[in-house]
Amino acid sequence: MQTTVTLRDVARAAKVSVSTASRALAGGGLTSRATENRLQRIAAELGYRPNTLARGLKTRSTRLVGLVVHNLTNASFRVLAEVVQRRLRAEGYQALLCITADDPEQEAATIETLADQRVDGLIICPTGRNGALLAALEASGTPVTCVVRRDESVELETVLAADPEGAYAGTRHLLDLGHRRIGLVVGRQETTSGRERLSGYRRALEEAGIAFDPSLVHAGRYEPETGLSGCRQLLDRDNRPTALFVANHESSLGVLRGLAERDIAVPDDISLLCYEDVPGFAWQRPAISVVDSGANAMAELAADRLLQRLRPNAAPHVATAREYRIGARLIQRQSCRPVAH
Amino acid sequence: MQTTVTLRDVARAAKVSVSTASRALAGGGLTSRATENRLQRIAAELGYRPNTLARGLKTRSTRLVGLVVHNLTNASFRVLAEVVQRRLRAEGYQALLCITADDPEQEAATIETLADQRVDGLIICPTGRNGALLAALEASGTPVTCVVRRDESVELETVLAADPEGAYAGTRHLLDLGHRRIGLVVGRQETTSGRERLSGYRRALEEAGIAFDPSLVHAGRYEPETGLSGCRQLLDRDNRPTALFVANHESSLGVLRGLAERDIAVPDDISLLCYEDVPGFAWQRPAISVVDSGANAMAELAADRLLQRLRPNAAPHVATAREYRIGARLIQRQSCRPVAH
DNA sequence: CCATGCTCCGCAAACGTTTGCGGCTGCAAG
DNA sequence: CTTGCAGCCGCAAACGTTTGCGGAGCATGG
Repeated sequence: MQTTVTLRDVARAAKVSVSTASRALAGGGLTSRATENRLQRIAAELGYRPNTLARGLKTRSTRLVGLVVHNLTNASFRVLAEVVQRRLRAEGYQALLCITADDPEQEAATIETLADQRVDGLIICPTGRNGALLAALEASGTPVTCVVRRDESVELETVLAADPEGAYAGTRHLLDLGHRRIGLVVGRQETTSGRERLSGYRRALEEAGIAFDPSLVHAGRYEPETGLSGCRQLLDRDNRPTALFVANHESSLGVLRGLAERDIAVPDDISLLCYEDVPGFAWQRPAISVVDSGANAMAELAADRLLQRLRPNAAPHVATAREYRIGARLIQRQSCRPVAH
Repeated sequence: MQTTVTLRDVARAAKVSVSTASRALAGGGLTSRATENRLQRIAAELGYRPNTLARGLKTRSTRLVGLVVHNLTNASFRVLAEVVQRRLRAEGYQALLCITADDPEQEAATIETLADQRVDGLIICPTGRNGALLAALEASGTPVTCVVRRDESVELETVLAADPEGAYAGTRHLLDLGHRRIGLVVGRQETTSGRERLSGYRRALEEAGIAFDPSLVHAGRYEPETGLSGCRQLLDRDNRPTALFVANHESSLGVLRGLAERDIAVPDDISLLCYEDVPGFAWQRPAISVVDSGANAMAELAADRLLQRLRPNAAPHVATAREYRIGARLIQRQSCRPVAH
């Protein structure tokens, strides 16, 4: 354990007081140009590194922001973590990554810990069960922005995907190709995204004058197994769908396998449209058409919004507690084809 | 900005000194059972939360450890991040996630920042160009353990995959199936893993008495493009290989596509063996055989080792600067088949 | 020559904890 | 009744910064 060099040491070496040392290194022009340079040099020579803790204690600002997500496997969360981390760093902040596994208990513990850590801000994909904690944080002066999911129980700045529109655009695309029986495998209806994607699907059907057939939709957890079972169920109908819309990314692996095990070729025998633009879809043969929910843009915006509120001109946060939606985008590749009749 | 309640406040409310308040809440039996309970209660009532900064400043221990990886896309890094984060939290530590994009400059900046943050420890997948910084950190009393990659320029605790053995086991498997021309697409030879996997491949060939043919190996960056170009190159030989060993996970997408675009069926027309056990391989049709480099185990061990050194009974770290290897494992699925002759 | 103002710097207090040291109380032993 | 000994607790210093306030030096204008 070496003796770490402190501000005192450089002040002593330069024969000035600690305060001038501090001011010189801060460089706000509060000292003469000469001493400023001199201290910079001496500090460098001595290998001085400021103690973030002491600084934070005094200034009431660690430059830390909490980033809490459910996992890192889901593509949305992964890019969220990557871009938020990058954007924050560019502005001199550090990300404190926490993983909740979508478990409210862990989420609660995490939020408390982050609060103890005196993070300057929080970007969170909430479970929805800890609204009170988040509200308390925000009320205590720590901006929090929710992303990907909303916490319905409380008013917070939130950036979401435009799921209703995305799902609408996707099924609309299939309808335009002439499909009339479109199987949907989607997320659990307890989640906002699950509900919203289903509703987009229904709206498109309705608009096309097609009756909604509940037996054509399979809702389940965000897992490949869901896709497999959904795929089997949909293919075993007497009137098999001519297109599949997998509006739940994790399930795609499962339906792909389901199709393969029955030797049903895409797009010859059936059209396939997925959700989320992960690299695998583009590289696959045939390349899979997708509706891209804009994970990247969501992450960028979330970081933007939080950083905005972190800037000195502290805007009244209550007024900014609005909801942003990121537009979805249809990416056509080779997995959808006009229906043959 | 609410008035956050401090230890002073609870002390005042309880009519004791700040020191007893501190001791009571610490709960080491340094105060009477009665006051201990009383203070716990009062603290809870007031909603007291300790200030981690002040505590850290005094005790010289934030309970933070830095976790720096190249990205979150690569499966090894992803599971690394997930399990390290989990393990740390279980022991009361928080992970500070940093992403370097494999760029030495960013890595250097990151390490400095983490040092300023006074992290208690560091788990890093090094680029290899900042050994001095890492050594300095370790010398200053902050344990650092390297993982996935080694920094050759300095002696640090390191946990790695058993790449030579993994690659050996993989090509050995293909040899056992009767393959004699085995194409290899592998990582850049500037990286340890790239070199080690190639050497494992060569050793297996040598052992089987087969001459090493450089034109059968394609080394490139960790990207799908590498796989695609490698695949094309290998298939365009007059004497096309009967098996492909893709010892570089990212490239797999590319070779899969390369095979598909030439209508070469796996395993009927060619055998395929990949590296790293990502879910996609298991769900694919045919399911892809892989050699699993044990990312999970690596992450667990790295966390273990660091936590071990973080415990009070500070072992002399120099003595523990050893290298651990995680065994690789061959997982046979349906993508390899005996060669027909 | 004095008043005024500006630039640069030092003093000391604060931020919220932890912890060594010593003092008080009360009880048992001598 | 004195002494010794625990058991609890308070005092104050420390951790390494930042920052308001005031003082010294100097030049400028009248």
